[in-house]
Amino acid sequence: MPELPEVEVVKRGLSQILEEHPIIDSIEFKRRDLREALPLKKAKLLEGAKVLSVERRAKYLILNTDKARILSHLGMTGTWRVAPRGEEREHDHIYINLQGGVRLAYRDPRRFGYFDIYTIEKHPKLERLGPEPWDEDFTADYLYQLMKTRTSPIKVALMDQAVVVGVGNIYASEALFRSGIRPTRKAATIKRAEAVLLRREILQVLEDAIAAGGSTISDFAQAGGDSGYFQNSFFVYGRAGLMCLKCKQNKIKESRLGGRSTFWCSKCQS
DNA sequence: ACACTAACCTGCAAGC
DNA sequence: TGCTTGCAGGTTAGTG
Repeated sequence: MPELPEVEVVKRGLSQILEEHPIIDSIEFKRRDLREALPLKKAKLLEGAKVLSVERRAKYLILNTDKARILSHLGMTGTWRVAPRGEEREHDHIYINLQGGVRLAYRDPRRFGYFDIYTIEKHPKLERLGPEPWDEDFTADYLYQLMKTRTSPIKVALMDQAVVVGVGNIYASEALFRSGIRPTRKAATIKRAEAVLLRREILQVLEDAIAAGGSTISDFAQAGGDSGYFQNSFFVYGRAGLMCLKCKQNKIKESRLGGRSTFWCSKCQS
């Protein structure tokens, strides 16, 4: 579910709630671990803490409080929702009980998500991330030079969070379609002009998706419970065998790259 | 150093 | 109908 746009949408939802209810009463863990152990002992640090801001870095959410920070990653099926105190659903693993009778509930059926509480400036998980798509460092030339060093398919390279953060399996296919670049191309064959186009289309597709509230395939929901609707704007993702919406002459192809389903139009992308 | 695969988990859909 | 298989938005340890 959650690539950069979905995480950004959740961030904005949480931010709004936490402005109204900034004080954490308590944190409850319903189990000991997701993919990794949950910080059971550190929860006490946050009792009575005031949430100062909510940030997104790559696909991670960061809640800054006056006592410690929270780092949250949604994995494949993670969601944060605003719920009344006392409401429990299957696969709820974490509750952040806020003063004022509401709680933030973290639900994650597959438990690929991550949650930690920390007091150092920068969490180790954030160390090896590339630039945000809108960073001034993420230039076409940076992308071009970096791609020249890669032997993997361009789509696999785009999904490498050390190259640029936030692009996952859906938006990699969509950005390459919009750029007219075949996902199977070796990254090193990308021309400078293509890098210019690709950088622009990455930003554009992410912006479009954020504006649409993200993409809801099955699990994703915004913090307030609404679905995103960018899935209605996919050109290629999940459209294998269907007619290309651009050229209207060719069926969308599907193959596997780096173990992930990949979609493209062999007429519109070369 | 880089590139690729398997593994982590649950749920659902397709195929037999 | 019921069982088996494969696949799903991500990340990372292990292997070559």
